[in-house]
Amino acid sequence: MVTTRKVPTIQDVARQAKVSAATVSRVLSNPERVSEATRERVTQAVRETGYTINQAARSLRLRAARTILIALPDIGNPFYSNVLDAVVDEAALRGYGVLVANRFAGDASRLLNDYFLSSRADGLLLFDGGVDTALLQVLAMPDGHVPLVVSFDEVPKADVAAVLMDNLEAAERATAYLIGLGHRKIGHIIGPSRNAEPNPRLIGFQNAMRRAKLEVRPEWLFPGDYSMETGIAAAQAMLKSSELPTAVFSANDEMAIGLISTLRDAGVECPRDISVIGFDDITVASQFYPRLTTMRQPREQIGRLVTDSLIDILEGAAAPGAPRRIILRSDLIIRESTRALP
Amino acid sequence: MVTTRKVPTIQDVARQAKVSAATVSRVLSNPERVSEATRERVTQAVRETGYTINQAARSLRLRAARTILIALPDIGNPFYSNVLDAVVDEAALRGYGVLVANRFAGDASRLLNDYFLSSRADGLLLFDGGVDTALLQVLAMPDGHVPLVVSFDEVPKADVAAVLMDNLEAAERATAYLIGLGHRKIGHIIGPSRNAEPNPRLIGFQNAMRRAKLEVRPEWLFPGDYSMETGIAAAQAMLKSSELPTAVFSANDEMAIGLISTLRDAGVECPRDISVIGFDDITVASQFYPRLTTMRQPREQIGRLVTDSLIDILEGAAAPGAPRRIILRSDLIIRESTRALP
DNA sequence: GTTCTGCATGTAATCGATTACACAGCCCCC
DNA sequence: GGGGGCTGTGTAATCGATTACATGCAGAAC
Repeated sequence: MVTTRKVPTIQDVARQAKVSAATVSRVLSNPERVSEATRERVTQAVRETGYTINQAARSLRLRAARTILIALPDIGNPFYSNVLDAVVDEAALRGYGVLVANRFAGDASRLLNDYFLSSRADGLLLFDGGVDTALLQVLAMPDGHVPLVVSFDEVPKADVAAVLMDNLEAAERATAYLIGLGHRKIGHIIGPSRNAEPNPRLIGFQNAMRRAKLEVRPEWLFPGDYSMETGIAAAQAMLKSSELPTAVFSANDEMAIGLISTLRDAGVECPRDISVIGFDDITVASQFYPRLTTMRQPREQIGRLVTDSLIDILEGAAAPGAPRRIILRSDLIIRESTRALP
Repeated sequence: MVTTRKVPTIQDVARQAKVSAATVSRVLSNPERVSEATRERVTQAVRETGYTINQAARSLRLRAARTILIALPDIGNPFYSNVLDAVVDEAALRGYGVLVANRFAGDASRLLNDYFLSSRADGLLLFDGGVDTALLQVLAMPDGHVPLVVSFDEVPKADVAAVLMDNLEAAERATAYLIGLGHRKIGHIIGPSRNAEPNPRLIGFQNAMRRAKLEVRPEWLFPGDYSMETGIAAAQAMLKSSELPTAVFSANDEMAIGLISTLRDAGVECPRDISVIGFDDITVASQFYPRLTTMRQPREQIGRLVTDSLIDILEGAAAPGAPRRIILRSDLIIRESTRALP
């Protein structure tokens, strides 16, 4: 085996600077409580020894790991991977590491055991995907208590800090945009319904249709799970229906892409024969053919906000009282996949 | 503040089972060294108290965090996010957590300080992106010694375990495929050149051209960094050149997508006017218009292999001797973005 | 009956950093 | 010149799990 050179400890630094370990610790965390001269000797000794703090020892003593856990339904999804990007970046700025859990599918008790009771992580960022409100309650409860910030499609009932999107209202605006273009026959690819909760993008779609006194035809409502595959499946089902809609609102961009490419194989061209609006504005949306009209979600902003909220809570900097809820606005990005009905 | 109920420690379990903490520890890690009866009392006590091991204490004592660090150039890139997905999954199966570092841009010494000298992570998965061979040497050296598995475009000179792709040979095959379709005027969008190292996909392209006695025209060689933006830039540069190539080999799919969509705006249709082959086979490649011909990289397999290799090294299960190198094969996936020259 | 062997369990040291408390030295004031 | 206050530093306990070593006890061997 390789002989690993011993990593220097705080004792080694103390010996080098001819002070006690306590003083070294103070220089590192409360420099103002140490005299100028000593402070300089210690700083010098730290440099000479190449000392780095041992996080395991620090965590044990302080009961804080300076690490957060992010639980995502699917890292492979470009929406989430962009959020993760921002989270990792923001956490690093504030001196925190990020552990990743993927496809945890509602097994909140395992997260609790593996990461929190075992004190590997101090707080949790929880994204959509299989955690129903009951489990959320467990996490937020005093005895399984985990500092927590969520970002969900639905507005969670449990009393937790959250960064949310204006999903319902954005879905209304997306649908209203199609209606404004003259479309009357409009379908919808539904996003996953995690909980018993109503799906806000579906509700928004229905609201806009109702307000315009348009019929929501059940055969033009397609189930989806945010994957391209379900967009493809929606296209196949659509082609079998008695009549095609002239426009479709897809609950995310990936399903819209699957839909458009599959319809094209059957000779149905977007936007010539059918207008499609997506949701998210993932990176490829602007380069797809046709360039996708979509509701943009500020992914990076979401990532930074959830991270800052969580770390504020961890460091006691969050305002006391009711947990903070932030609601962000989605923007309509008009490109080429939608057009006015002739 | 919320009154957090005290998390039970090994002492609490010991008290409950009327044994010493040492015995509880033995039941948990070496059950065969404890008598049947005691073992059962302890197991029962663990269940009753809801005990979970404190990883910070365990890490401190054992000098092992059961955590690995993955350093990626860009999580937002779908190629890497799919690899990350597999890594997180495989690591979880073997009881390891995964910390993420992103866009570390060659700052290997910061990784070393923040994660290894401070014993937050036991091993490192290092992917392409700015770590040049010199820094790699530092990490692999006995005194900065970090258990390490890399996955790079280039074959690293330093003596480290690696999971590599047949980039050079795959680039040759991609180019040869275009040549086989009758193309003579072929351009290339070059991937990022991290190091002083030669870029294997570029070399493969040049080799194939040379073998077919075709000229590599410098004005058809475009610099890129794997982002869609540089694909767009390549298209703009290409449109300014004196003559268009009839085919392009792009070092990845995202740049190919940027290229195709930008050329289309100028009336240059793929594959009618120009054939394009990509690299990676990211998820959207099969749904793009035109569906992308590409060299598929087994992203999930890469993720699982690097993770298993690293954990084998950490647990001393890796065969001694020279570090293991695995080379995986890319497959040509023929779709619609390439066609025979009329 | 004494000594030996081996198994099961307990005792106590250890990993490295933090911090309450103690104390030494200094200045100031009456 | 003695008490009070203040500053700077050291001592030692602590966080929770692991493990070398010690010990106690049962059964075997003589």
